[in-house]
Amino acid sequence: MQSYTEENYLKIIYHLSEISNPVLTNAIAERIQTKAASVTDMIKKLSEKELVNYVKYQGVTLTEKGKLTAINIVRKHRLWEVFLVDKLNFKWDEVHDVAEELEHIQSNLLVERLDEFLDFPRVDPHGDPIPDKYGNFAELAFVKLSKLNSGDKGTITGVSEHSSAFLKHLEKLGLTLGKRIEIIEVLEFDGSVELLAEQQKTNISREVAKHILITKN
Amino acid sequence: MQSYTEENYLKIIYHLSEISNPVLTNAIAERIQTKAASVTDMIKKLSEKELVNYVKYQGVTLTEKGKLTAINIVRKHRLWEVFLVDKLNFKWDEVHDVAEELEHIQSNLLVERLDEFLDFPRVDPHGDPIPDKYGNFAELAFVKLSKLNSGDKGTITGVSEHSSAFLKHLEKLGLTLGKRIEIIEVLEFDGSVELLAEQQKTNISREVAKHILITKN
DNA sequence: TTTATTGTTTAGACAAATCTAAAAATTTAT
DNA sequence: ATAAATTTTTAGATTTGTCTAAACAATAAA
Repeated sequence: MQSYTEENYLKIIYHLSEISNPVLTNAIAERIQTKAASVTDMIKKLSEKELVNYVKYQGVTLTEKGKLTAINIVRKHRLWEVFLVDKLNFKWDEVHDVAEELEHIQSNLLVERLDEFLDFPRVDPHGDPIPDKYGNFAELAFVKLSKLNSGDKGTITGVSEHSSAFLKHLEKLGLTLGKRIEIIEVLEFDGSVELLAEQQKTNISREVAKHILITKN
Repeated sequence: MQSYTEENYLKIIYHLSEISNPVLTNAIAERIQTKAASVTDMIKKLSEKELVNYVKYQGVTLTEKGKLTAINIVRKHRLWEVFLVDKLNFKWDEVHDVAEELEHIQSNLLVERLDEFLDFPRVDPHGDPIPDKYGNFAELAFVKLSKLNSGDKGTITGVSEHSSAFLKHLEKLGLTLGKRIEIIEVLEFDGSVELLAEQQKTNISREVAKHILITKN
């Protein structure tokens, strides 16, 4: 059993692993809002518990055990987000902080019953996939535009944000359902995306890219 | 804002206050599964925060501020219990430990939306009343079974003891929520109660009777 | 009304998670 | 390749909540 804090470290390391592996101390420190020295301390502890592999000055990677633990927390986080939006009428941008707390509740029965109650959702309100209880992610027909790299091509098949302000913005950019797009470049410094839609070059912010769902083809 | 631990102390002090006021150090120590010295430490801290009034060797009482905080935790605990039973099909003796964790989630929006989602329940699955967001309890018309006399009739509307051992015992006796009962006799020498529940004659100890709540009708 | 018993508090220590400041390793630039 | 800049780690201190052992207060018994 891990402490609340240990769980948070594992979750952050899991998310950062998708960007760069191994994960560097400073990257964790920044994300978890703490000092590098504190991160080093915690990494040592997680390493002793065999939840991460740690090489001094190189960074950390999750062990199989650590990865399963992290995925389980992600699962709980996303299920609770679905609950908050679908059942309690939260907006998608109001759920994060509360889910951040709820993800640490310890009860397998609770998680499985919640999953059932929500009718086994495959994605959370932001379009992120929800792993099953064994830690497996279902293959999804779509991926967030923000996950694509230069050269990738696809079709807009959905959005994960339904405010009329956002939809009007997309319409103005010509990024509507069914449109084919191609990524030109993902800008390093702000994560904004340069793309081609109907011979038209457009730049969209990372925030916008996060809420456009693409079917690669 | 109080820590998880401080919240637990306030809640326990609130519950113990209903039995004896002021609440003694040892009583808290026993309930919270810790040592008297630790309780003294925490009481001092709560006293500095003006959540309790503390007189050395005499015990503690909650201040108005402390009482409101405690009642809010009780409110959340009981609302979550309703959620677990009504929506996730937990049994009434499975909910306590999970609710014990959920009661510490910090979000007023969450609590109010949950209350609404559950259709503003007045009592939890054990029959305990749920205070409103201002800390007020609705008047409920129940009395301890141990206060009844022969010939009295009523309906089981709650319990005031939530250990799963006790709840299982009641289930075995067929004395579950909603059952109608009639007192046959209260035995002089040990205070045990002979009663009729669904044509079935049963004898329960005074201790058990003390923890069953009855609506006379 | 001393003595014994029980209950409570103090003193000092410990583990978890954090911090600051300084040292060490690594990377980048000259 | 050596110096400079950056990143990471160590060392030592701090805070929160806990503990044990000893001292102190209150209550009950002789």
